Amino acid sequence: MRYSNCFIPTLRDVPADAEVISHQLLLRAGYIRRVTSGVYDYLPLALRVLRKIEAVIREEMNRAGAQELLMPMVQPGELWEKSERMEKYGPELLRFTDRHSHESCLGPTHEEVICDLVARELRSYKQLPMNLYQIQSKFRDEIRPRFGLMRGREFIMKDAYSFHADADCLAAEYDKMFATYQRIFTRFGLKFRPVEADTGSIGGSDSHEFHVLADSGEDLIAHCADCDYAANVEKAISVRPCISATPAALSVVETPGVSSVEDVAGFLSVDIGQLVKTLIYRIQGGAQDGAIVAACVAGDDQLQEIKLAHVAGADSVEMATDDDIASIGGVTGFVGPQQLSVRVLVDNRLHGATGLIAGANRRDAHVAGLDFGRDVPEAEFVDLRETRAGDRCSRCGGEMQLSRGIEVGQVFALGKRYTEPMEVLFQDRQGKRSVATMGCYGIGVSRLMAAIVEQCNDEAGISWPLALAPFQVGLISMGRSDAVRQTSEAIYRQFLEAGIDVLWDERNERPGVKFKDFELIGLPFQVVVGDRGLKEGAVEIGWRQQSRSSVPVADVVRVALSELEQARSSEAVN
RNA sequence: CGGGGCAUAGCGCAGCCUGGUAGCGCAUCUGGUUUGGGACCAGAGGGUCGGGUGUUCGAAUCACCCUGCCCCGACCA
Repeated sequence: MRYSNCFIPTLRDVPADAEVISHQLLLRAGYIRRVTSGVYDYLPLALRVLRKIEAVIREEMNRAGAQELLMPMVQPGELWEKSERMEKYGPELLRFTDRHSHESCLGPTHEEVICDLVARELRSYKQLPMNLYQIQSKFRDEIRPRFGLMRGREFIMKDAYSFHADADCLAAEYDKMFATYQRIFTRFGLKFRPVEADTGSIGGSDSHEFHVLADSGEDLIAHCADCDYAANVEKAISVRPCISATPAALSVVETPGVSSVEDVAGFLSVDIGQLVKTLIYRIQGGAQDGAIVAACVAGDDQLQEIKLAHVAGADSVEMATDDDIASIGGVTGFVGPQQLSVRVLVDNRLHGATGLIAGANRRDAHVAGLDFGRDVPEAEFVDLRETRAGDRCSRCGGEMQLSRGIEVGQVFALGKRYTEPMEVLFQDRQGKRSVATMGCYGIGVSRLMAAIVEQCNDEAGISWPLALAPFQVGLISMGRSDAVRQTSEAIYRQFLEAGIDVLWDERNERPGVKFKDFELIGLPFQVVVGDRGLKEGAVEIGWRQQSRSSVPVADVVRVALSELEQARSSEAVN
């Protein structure tokens, strides 16, 4: 492309409302523009990058035996009624009614539609397994879109769905997809990590997320320094000894006006880990919808609400109100686990601990010498605490560390969560009707583009991996002499003939402007044609942000191509 | 939805406290000089000061309401 024909609206200043680097650079370099909250235009440069990302994903998915199809964005409400997600999915599902009063929604994901399709066509086990995928726009009415492409409401996703005759076959496909994802993210040159994950609103049993490591990431992941255990903190299990004091009889201590764990520990001069935090929650969804539960963790731990929701059989939990707390025999600020009229779930770390301090369920008082086994016999021990840096690994005893990550992919072994209600049935080898087993596998394509920018940037702008850059070569004409113009054009044509994406900057701009723009938008390789070099019959070539070398005009394209080829093969990991 | 902040030209900002008819840098357009790392000179265009109501002789400025955006929390690719 000739630069003067391109729509590349670059900005010198950083837009004030862009917080993270990927958002700033994609805006500044003319890749994206906001249309409305969480919804963006992908400008020509962005589309070029997206197409290249998609090409890699397609290649790997196809290699793994998956087939591409395309499903609609508009989906009928009845499908969601059938899977029982019409209610469960909540306000994130954008619903609307058409002129015939049919309930419809914009697809946030496609389990319903694909199950409906497969259920209609699937007859025999001989048709299985099968893995179908698409790359398509999704819409989720996020509570708080932010960070540009990192959390949009409309975004591009690659979503794959596999169907199987049995659990073993699903397990094999899950492993294959896991390996495929490793290959994909490796090909993008990313520092990433697969971690065990919660299944969230999608449901199912096993799940792994793929996180690109970045400080701007919204997720916290825990990983062992010594073994390969890694998990989202929503799920990570780790070990830390409990601080327990010498056993003692249960006694009441007056703690006037002192209620937070920090204050109580200070007031009584004890380690904060010796206290018990008793948190009261109201359950949402599930069989116990609306019920209240008590959850206890050590004073120096944080409760992980997602874990609580799971053990309580809930979709989610929310902090109880003061009235709720009073209704079960507690006193806000002084709640303790004893004699509450609800289920008491206690974190495993407190199992066997003695001499603990907890609220007394009476204003201005705590109890000391608490021993769950003796004083709260109905307590159920479960994993509730959030992993902290420095915990011991639950597998090998190594040290746990925390990192921030951007979730760019997730794989799920769904089992029959959708195929059962959606009636995805087939005749098995014995001639019996059987429910198919399912897996699903997503990659956030537009988010991935942002995640790559988070990892690939410097002072000057974006530094795309060669394989993803919108143009691999930036050809800069310096000066307006006929010699420069003609030589540039000849080189430009040769690159085009060689099938190289080249952006030729033939604008009547000063060199500085051209260099800055190319570095901002992130073109990896530069070819510079100027009168100074042409006097010696040479032009300069070189990688972005590195020094350039002179090459005779006649050899430029050949040398450049071989440099590009070399870089390509060292970048590619097969 | 709860908590915090912001809204003035395409982008970045000043002006507001102490009301008096809107300004700076960059970008854009015209002419000229420049052309090896975001040029210079001269001129020009572009703003219902987010919207509404009120106070006032007079509101970007003061008051109230609304809307939008950004950040922190719950959600997720």
